[in-house]
Amino acid sequence: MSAVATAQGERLTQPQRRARSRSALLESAARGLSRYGYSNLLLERVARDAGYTRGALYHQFANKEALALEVVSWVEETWYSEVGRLALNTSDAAEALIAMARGHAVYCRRDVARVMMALRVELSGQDHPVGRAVEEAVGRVVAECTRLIAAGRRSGSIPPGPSPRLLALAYLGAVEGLVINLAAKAPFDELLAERGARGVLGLPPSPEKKAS
Amino acid sequence: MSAVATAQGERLTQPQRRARSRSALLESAARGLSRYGYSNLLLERVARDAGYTRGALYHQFANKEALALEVVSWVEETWYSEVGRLALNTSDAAEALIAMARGHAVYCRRDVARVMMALRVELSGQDHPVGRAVEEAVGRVVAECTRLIAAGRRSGSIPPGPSPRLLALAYLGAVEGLVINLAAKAPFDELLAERGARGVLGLPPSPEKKAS
DNA sequence: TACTATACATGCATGCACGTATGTAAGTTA
DNA sequence: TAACTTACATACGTGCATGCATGTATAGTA
Repeated sequence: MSAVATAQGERLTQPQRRARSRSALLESAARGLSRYGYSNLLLERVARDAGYTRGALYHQFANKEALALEVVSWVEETWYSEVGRLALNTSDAAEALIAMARGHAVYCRRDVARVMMALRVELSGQDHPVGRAVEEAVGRVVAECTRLIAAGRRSGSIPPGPSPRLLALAYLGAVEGLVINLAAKAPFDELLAERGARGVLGLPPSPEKKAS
Repeated sequence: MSAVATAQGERLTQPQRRARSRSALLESAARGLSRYGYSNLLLERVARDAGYTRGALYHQFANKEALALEVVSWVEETWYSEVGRLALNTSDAAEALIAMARGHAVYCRRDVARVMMALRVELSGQDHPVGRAVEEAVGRVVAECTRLIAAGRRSGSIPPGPSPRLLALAYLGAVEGLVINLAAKAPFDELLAERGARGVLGLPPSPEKKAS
C-alpha cells in the first residue's frame, strides 16, 4: 500500500532493515493471497504494495512458493496464538469449541482471513507443495477439534451422533463458511458463529449472552 | 475422461453432433472449474477430457470466459431446479429453509459441487465478468433466502434477531462450508446441514428424523 | 456425384509472469 | 576513507497458455 519510507535520518542497522522489509513483504503477500489466491498473485504487485520491487522479494524469498509457504506458517501461528489457545482456558470440551468458533469469527475480521480457504479451494488435490502445507495445517486443526469432540462425548457435554472426525469437519466448515460470508460484520459474526457451532454439535441454544 | 467415440455406424445429424460435443465440453469444463478454478483451468485439458481438442472448444465457445459463463448459467439452472424448487413445496418459510439446506447437501454430492465457491473465492472483488456473474447468481439466492427469513419472522416460525439479509448470508455460508467440508459423506451431510441451518436460524433442534 | 457448409484438428503468434543475472546504493569493519 | 558485504533495482531470457489462422474430414444439398 504505502512505501516503508525510511523517514529522514532514520538510521537502521542491516538486520533491522531486513526484518522490516521481510515483514512488510509477508504482510503484503498474505493480503494478496487472501484476495487473489496463489496463481493470481502477482509478485510485482506484492512487492509494490509493500513499497519495494520484485528484486527485494527475490532477495528475501527463494521463489513464489517459498513466500507462500512462509505466509501459511505465519497464519497458522497467529491462528493458534489467538484462537487455538482459547481451547486451553476452558474446562469443558463443548465450551472450548464454542469459544473457538467465536474466536475464529474475531480472528477473521482482519483482511487476511481468507488465506487458508482461498489456498485450499485453489490447490487441494493438486499435489502442490503449498496446497499440501495448507492441508497439513488444516489437518492439525481438524485433529484438535476431533479430540475435543471425543472428549465432550465422554464427559457427556456433547450428545452422541456422527463420528467425532466427521462432526469436526462439519463444525469447521460451517464456522469458516459462515464467518467468511459475514465478512467481519461485528458483533453478529461472533454471535452467529456460536449459534451455527451449537447447531452442528447438537448443543442447545445459548441464552444469547452478548458478544465479548 | 473418455472420448465420445461415435460408435461404429452411429449416424448423427449435424445439430446432434454439435449438441453432443457441446454438452460434453460443458460438463468437462464444469468439473475442471470445480477442481482447478478459473485461471488454473487449462482448455487443453478440458477439451481432452471431453474427447476433443481445443479446436472443437473454440468452435463452440468464443473464448475461455464465455465457456465459464455458460457453465455458471448451467449450474445456476440445475441448482434452482433441484434445490431452489424445494422452497415452493412447503407452506412454512422455516421449513423451506431447512429443506433447502438438506437439498443443497444432496445437490453437492456430485463433482461439480464446488464450481460456484471456487469461482467466487478466486474472482470476487476482481472486476472479472465471470466473477460478476457468480456474484449475481449468489445474490439471487441470498435475496430469496432473505425473503424467506423475513416471511418466517412475520409468521413467527423464525425468532427475531439479526437482519434477514445478514442471517441469510450466515445461513448460506454455514451450509455451503459444511457441505463442502463433508464432501458428500451421505447421509450425515444432509443431517448436519439441517442441524447447522437450524442453529444459525435460531430454530430448535429437530427430533432427528431420518435422511430422505 | 459434385459442391457447399459445418465440425473439428493442427500449427503459429502474442502476451504475460516467473526466475535470474547484473548493476547500484546503503551499511559495516579496518 | 578504503575494502567489503548486504539490500535492493533494473534488464533480460524462458516457458506456457490463450487465441487465431489455416487445413482436413464429415454431413447436407442438388
